[in-house]
Amino acid sequence: MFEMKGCTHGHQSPPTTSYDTRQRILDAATEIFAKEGYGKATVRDICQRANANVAAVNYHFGDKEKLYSEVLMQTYQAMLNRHPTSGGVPEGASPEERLAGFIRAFCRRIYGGGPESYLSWMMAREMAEPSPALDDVVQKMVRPQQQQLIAILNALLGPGLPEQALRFAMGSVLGQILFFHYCRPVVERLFPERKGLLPDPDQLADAIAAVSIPGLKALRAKYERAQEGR
Amino acid sequence: MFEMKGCTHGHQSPPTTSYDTRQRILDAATEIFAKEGYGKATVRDICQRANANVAAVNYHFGDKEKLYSEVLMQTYQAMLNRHPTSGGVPEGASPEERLAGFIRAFCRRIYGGGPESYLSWMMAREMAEPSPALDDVVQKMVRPQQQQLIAILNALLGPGLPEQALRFAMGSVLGQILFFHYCRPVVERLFPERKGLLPDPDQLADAIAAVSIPGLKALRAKYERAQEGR
Amino acid sequence: MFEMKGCTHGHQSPPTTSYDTRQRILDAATEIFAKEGYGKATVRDICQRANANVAAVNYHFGDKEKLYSEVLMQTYQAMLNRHPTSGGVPEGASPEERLAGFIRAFCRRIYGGGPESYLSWMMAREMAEPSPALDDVVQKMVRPQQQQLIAILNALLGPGLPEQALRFAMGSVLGQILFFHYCRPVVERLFPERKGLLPDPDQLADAIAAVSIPGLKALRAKYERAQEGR
Amino acid sequence: MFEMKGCTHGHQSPPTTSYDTRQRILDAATEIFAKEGYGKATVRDICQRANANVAAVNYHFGDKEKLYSEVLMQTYQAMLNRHPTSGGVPEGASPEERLAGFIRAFCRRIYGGGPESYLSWMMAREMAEPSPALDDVVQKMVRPQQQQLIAILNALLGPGLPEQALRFAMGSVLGQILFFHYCRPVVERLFPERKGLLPDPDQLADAIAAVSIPGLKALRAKYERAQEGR
DNA sequence: CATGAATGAGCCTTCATTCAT
DNA sequence: CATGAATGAAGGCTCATTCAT
Repeated sequence: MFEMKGCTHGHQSPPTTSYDTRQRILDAATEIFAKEGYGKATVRDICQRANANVAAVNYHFGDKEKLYSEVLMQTYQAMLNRHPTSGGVPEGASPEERLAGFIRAFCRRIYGGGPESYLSWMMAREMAEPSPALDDVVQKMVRPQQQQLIAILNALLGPGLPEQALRFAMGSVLGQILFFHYCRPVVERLFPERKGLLPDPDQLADAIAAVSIPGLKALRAKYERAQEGR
Repeated sequence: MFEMKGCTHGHQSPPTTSYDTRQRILDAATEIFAKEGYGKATVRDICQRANANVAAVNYHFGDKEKLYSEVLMQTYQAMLNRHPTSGGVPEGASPEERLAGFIRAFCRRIYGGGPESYLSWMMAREMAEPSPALDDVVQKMVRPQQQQLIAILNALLGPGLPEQALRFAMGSVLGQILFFHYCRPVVERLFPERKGLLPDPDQLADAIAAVSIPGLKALRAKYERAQEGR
Repeated sequence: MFEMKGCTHGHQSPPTTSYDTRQRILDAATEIFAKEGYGKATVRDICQRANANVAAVNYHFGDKEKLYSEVLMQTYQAMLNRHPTSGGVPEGASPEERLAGFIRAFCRRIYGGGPESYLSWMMAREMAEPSPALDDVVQKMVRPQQQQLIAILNALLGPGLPEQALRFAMGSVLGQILFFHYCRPVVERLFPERKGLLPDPDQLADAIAAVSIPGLKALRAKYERAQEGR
Repeated sequence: MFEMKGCTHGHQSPPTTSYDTRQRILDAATEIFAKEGYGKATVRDICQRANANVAAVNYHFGDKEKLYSEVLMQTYQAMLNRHPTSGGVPEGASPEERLAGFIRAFCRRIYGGGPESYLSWMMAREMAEPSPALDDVVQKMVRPQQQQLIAILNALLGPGLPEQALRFAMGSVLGQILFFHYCRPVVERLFPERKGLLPDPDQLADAIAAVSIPGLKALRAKYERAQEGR
């Protein structure tokens, strides 16, 4: 699925030959954790699908929980490798272009299909019931992207914005991107004719950019007026 | 907590004295389902907190799942009673005002604290792992609100918009509203200094309206240009 | 086997009708814990022998360990009820008679056969690997007997003896009593022709008394000489 | 720790370089078996402490049980080498002196601290739960000492004593010696202020000799009176 | 009507041991 | 020769549910 070099993440890290079983378990676990969630997933199912013994999880990862942590971290890492945050837009481009690129990259991760969907589901479950693994994921994986978004928004809106406004702006962009993913169960029930269909990532990204760029500028103007008015 | 008349949902409604026990179980279950999630919540814990027998859940509701359904429906109903969708804006007001009212009402439901937070948590879990109860909730509770939002958006943006654009617009508004709730675990870890703090509902609503009204108009303009260009 | 009234010892104490199963488990557990030891005994075996479900232990006692504690305490209590420490010697009797009575009662407990042997085995295992239950057993069950022995020894040897000498005297009596029980595995292998035979309790008691009464008086004399000599 | 030549007990003795590993395992096993007991000790822990592979126990000793047997035999042998039974008293000395020497040697073994304590703990566990290794230990190690004690007692008490009386006499001496070791868990709980303290070996030995020598003579007198009376 | 008791399926984990390299 | 990987059998425990009273 993706490279494993140097990704032993705790435990005693069996070095070489066990590569097979260990990786098979990791792959099976990714599927099952994504589909069933941490609580409902059983190590028995995982090992069965991986053609491994029940005790193999314990041997290679020490624990169901440690296995889950490794699955989550690796899956996130693999996704980042595939979809750089920039969205292919050069660093010197205008803030508007960079924001559009960020949005497009994010939408493609989530709505582009492919094995990244496993990650999306796992993260959605983390939102409902955070696991100990989330701390690491946020600090190592999410924070860099968030800082990049903040940088873009600063460039777009100017430096004078209060922190709260910046947080709101960040939430505005991310909320629009994530909605159709996190609320899919509701959306599917509201539009049963589109059940199983995901929004087209690029069209969605365009729409979000079209809303956000003028919308956020309007937000900035509102804050400026508020400050003057004081 | 709220009315029970005629809400027995199928199972045989124990008539008189057990009213107490039944309601106590319902209240306890609301708390525990919201806090632990359906899977991790145990009927023992619920019954213990309700000062009821272990078998009481099965006796009164037939099933852990049926109990959950009833909890979810009732909690949702209670929330709707408290927070009408209109947000207090009269029907004859301008589309802009009505949208702002809708957003404000929604934000207050979610970020206003109080017992509605139970519902918010349960719905968040439903997104990660939909239960059979979700079908009913969406059809009976969510759909009317969605239709109201669609009506407002139609009034705001004009009737010519393609369905897809309307869906994106709807998602834009709702995504911005929901982000800080559904992604709270990440947000709390990104801004640990604000841990436990919710965004102020009215300030957030103002910001979202400030972004959405001009932003969505820009989105409409974009679609119009696209249609002309064809 | 013995009364249970008011002996619920923690946990939620199922009150009345479950008397059957609960007691069956207790009896089965006594046998198996005595025969196999706490570690090797399995709740599955216990429940099977008690014709009860595997979960019954958890339901009635909460835990394998709590079950063990209760078994140990009850068995000890039952033994004390059967064999009062005095050995039938009236309180006003001479110290020599009272010591002989104490020794005889103790020997009968241990070497008299009958269901008390379960306790003896369990206590022997506690010596090799004390369980959390031992604290209670010692404080509530053993200490009163020890104090009675100390009182007898004080009466026999006079009050002037240093504490250390008193402890040695106590150990002398008890060690002689317990030897053939605690070292049975070795004794049986040294005298295979007597395998399975226990020493006759009364003969052993007479011998111990015959050694101890003059022996301890000699010990006192030695301590007196030592103190004078200083 | 001590010699190994010719002590391989059946299993194929790995010849040269593995000597280190084998001995390291033996040492580690001694500690862990003494501390945890046979049942709770795990080969993983033993191998880890010995810096050896998990499979090393099976490779070098064939079995967890065979490893234990070897540990027990070697530890016992090492103890005997350090503490000859005579206690330093010449063979020609009086029976009283020889008995006192025997008692003193035994007490020093048990209460003298040092690595012999490992053996003491293992033997105590053997009493509670004899292992197959005990047969050999008794025949090869314990019996010679017992015979020496019997010889001393015969010399002290005269040859006319019935076997039963001799056994009681033997038990009297050994029981007094062993009590504070085998019942340490109870003694520690009865005298918590002395927790962790062992009786001084020489003082204890003096006290036991002071009790036993006159006491056993009194026992002989009693038996003589009984025989005359018949 | 409501309860305490009982059930059995199933979960994660641990352990001694064996296998293939 | 020695090792890391893999095995399968249990073991304790939890849980939703059902059954007699």
